[in-house]
Amino acid sequence: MQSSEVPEVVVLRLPLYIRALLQLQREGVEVVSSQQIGERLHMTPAQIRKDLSYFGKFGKQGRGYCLRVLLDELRDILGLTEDWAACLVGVGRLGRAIINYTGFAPEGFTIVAAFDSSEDQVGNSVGEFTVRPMRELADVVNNMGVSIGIVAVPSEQAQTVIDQLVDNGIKGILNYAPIAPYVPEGIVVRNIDPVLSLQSMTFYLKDR
Amino acid sequence: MQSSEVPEVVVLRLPLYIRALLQLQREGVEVVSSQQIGERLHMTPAQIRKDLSYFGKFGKQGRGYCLRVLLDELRDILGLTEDWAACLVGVGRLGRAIINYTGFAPEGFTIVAAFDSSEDQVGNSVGEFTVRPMRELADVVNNMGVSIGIVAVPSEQAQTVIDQLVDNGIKGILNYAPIAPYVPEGIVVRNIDPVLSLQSMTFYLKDR
DNA sequence: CTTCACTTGTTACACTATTCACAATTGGCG
DNA sequence: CGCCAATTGTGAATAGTGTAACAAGTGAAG
Repeated sequence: MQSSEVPEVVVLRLPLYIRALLQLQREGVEVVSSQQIGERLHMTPAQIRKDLSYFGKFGKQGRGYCLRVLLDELRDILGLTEDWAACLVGVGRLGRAIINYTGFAPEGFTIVAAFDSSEDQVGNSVGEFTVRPMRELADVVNNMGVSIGIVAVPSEQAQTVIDQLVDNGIKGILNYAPIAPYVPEGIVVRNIDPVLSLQSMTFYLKDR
Repeated sequence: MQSSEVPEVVVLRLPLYIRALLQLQREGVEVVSSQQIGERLHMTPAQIRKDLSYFGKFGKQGRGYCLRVLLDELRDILGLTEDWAACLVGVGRLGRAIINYTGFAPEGFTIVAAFDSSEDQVGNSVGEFTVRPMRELADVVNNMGVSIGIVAVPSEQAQTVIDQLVDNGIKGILNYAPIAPYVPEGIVVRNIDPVLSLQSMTFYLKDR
């Protein structure tokens, strides 16, 4: 179960499997086949079985997987049995929308503090938070067990903010700024960039 | 220059190249090498040259690429010389945040109408828009040249909304709902799903 | 005019990812 | 109990992606 041996594409798909299983669970399904999961996600059953095989044997031949067991296993593999604390940097329009987003908490991701690098914002109230100055980052990381930083600052400041987060012990970054961030080995970055998505989409839309 | 022969991964990277070029342009660079672009994006120069070679020869040996020319070529390849009209479906919290997001317009993506499937929302004002009922979709698609639909409805309604969009002639979908949408051949989907990103991130954060 | 440092476009290769195909089981049914 | 349809886990085959390496060409300097 060594991270380094599991291809990243596989890890990226595991949350999808969890989603599909939750959906099936709500429908009352208790035993599920790779075929059924594949239908939900528009993937081949073979890929699902292959992916799961990196982590162990969870199914029964001729029968499929016990939904509950597989769900628990996947959650455990991904570390989703524990709760994760995140801090937000940047309380502009985007940052505020992220704070008010209700999709994180039910999945075990909680924003516990909001920062901004502009002194103008520091001290202001945003949602239930009082905006803190960047210099309090170390405090928050150490005392509130924060391991994820959510970056919602303008692109010019994004790399600097990311450097600060990393220097203060943040291990994972969810970056909403439209840049290609540099991070040292061992730090995980995920970029959320709808413009990039649209720009690659139009390639397929033009000329018709 | 046939779409079908260019790998999708390559298309997905082209917008990154545009980003890097714009950045370099702002710094006054006029001639650029694959090396330089690679440094900005943390990619190998070979990959960039290989990607570009799917579309033609844009550089000069010994010298590099004329930034202006390469930028124009890339924009042309991706269809970013024209403006794109999009409609939003779902004016809840997330939908409102998307309407107020200022990052789309400068890149040539304009939201021209807002819909909601709930009658409660229809007629309300959101930003500069009056929320329309879904039955007006066809009108808007045909009369306003809309080819992109942005989906920001609860996950239970997302597939239905996507089906409606497709039935009414929408060719590309930017989906913010946490589902794996089904679309017929020829329709392009891009999913924006921060929770999925976080859930795959924690695999690398746990156990340390 | 020659040399040299540089950089492209491309071919060959190495690596990664997906799909196929099948032996091994499973559990239900007659 | 024995058969059958279903389904897993996996090794082998195929397909796809990324990297390395180099011939060919460029322009600047002397």
